Amino acid sequence: MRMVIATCSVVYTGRGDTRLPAAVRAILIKTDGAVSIHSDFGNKPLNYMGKGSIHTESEADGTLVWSFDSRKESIQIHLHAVHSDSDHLLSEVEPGLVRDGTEPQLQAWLAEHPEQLGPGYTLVGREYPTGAGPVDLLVLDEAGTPVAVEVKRVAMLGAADQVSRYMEALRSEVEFQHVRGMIAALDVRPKTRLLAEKRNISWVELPRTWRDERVVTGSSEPSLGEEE
Amino acid sequence: MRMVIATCSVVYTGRGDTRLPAAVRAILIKTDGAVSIHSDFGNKPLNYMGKGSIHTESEADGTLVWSFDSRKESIQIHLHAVHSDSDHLLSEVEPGLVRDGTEPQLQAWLAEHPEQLGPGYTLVGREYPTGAGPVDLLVLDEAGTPVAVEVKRVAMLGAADQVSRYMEALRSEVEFQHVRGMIAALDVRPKTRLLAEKRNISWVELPRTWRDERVVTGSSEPSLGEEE
DNA sequence: TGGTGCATTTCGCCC
DNA sequence: GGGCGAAGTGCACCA
Repeated sequence: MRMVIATCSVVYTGRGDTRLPAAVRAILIKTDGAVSIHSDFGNKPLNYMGKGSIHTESEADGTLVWSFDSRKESIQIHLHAVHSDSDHLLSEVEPGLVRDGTEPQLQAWLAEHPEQLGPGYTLVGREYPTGAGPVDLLVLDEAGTPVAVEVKRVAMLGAADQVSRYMEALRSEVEFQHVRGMIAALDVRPKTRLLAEKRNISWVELPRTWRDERVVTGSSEPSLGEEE
Repeated sequence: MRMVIATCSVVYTGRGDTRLPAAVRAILIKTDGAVSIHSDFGNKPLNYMGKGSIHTESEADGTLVWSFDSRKESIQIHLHAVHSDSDHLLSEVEPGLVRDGTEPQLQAWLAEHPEQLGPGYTLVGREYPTGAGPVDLLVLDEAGTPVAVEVKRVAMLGAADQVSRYMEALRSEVEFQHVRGMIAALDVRPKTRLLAEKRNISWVELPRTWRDERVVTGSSEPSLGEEE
């Protein structure tokens, strides 16, 4: 990875257009062609370019200009003054981040414990296909009525919309004429609760301790399969 | 901004939980307390922490450990070996990125040119309040029927959902009993078109040249006010 | 390669 | 400070 500290101004054209007035910033150039320009504030780079960009060098008005171009985008960095330029050897193989507590894991846990959604609930399927894309979980309530469940860590308005969309698609099939909708999340936001209730979508907040419970319940059912 | 090149492993706890096996990476520490850990690939840091974190140093099993803690999150970086450690003075005042072609600008342009939505269309309001949040534009069609318009650069399924939500809220008011819905975007994705049509939401694709036309139209109407 | 949805999304705006 | 929505979102996954 190469890092250049420079007084620079930037012009970007692509999905949108941006320009960045001159200031001293850090430019990171990675081996895969990813480029990012950082100020001394915040996590997000001011300008950036995805991996696979092609680096060319030119000059305009006596100023060094670096261009990074990809299929549909292009960025030009005007280097008014270079204060530092260094190369650093990072690992060529990145082990990668291991996440825990993700939505897919929450979904898997619920698939094994559908009773968390309501007493007597049973699983029909995960990522169950509908005409509007796969719904996270399809379950049956205690009365045997199908319920389309959207799983989220934090449920906001869009979650209710997704449920509505899946219900809308499923209702055109005979066996799902009376499908209900449900949001299952660790955190269901207030406005989302209101919207859900107005649309007759039920919601449950799951215990924050679900990952601990996953272990506890797992130990009481010794023959469970491997988890994601 | 401080940059440390180090063989490090990381543990993060907060909104989720992650761990990162040991490898050589670049650690950026900014003056506002933002921290990010980069591999040599891609733009997104593997681990990160927002501004305002508090940095403390300790030791575990003879290894240097840096902790960065904020209100609800915490990250620990185990520095197995430090290969480089440098400080760089970046601009204390960042001029900031200037964007062009954003959604608010597109919205402003449409507000001045409602005929782009259809012949005879007139503007009622921008960010017009509904019980489900403000709708981008409220206009009247040539027959005087109100139309709730969601403006997007790229319209995907969520855009249709937003329109549905606003219509749902507006219809409970007498004067908007028969409000229609509309998506106005530079790019309306195929599945979004289908969903919109199924829900009786109309859609228009706006000319990619709208920013040029903004200039052209402006020159033919010399007394227009300042734009955003 | 394009479509769709998650993300420790980040960030900004408004309440 | 919390809620909500845009983003040049990035990114993985899947058709």
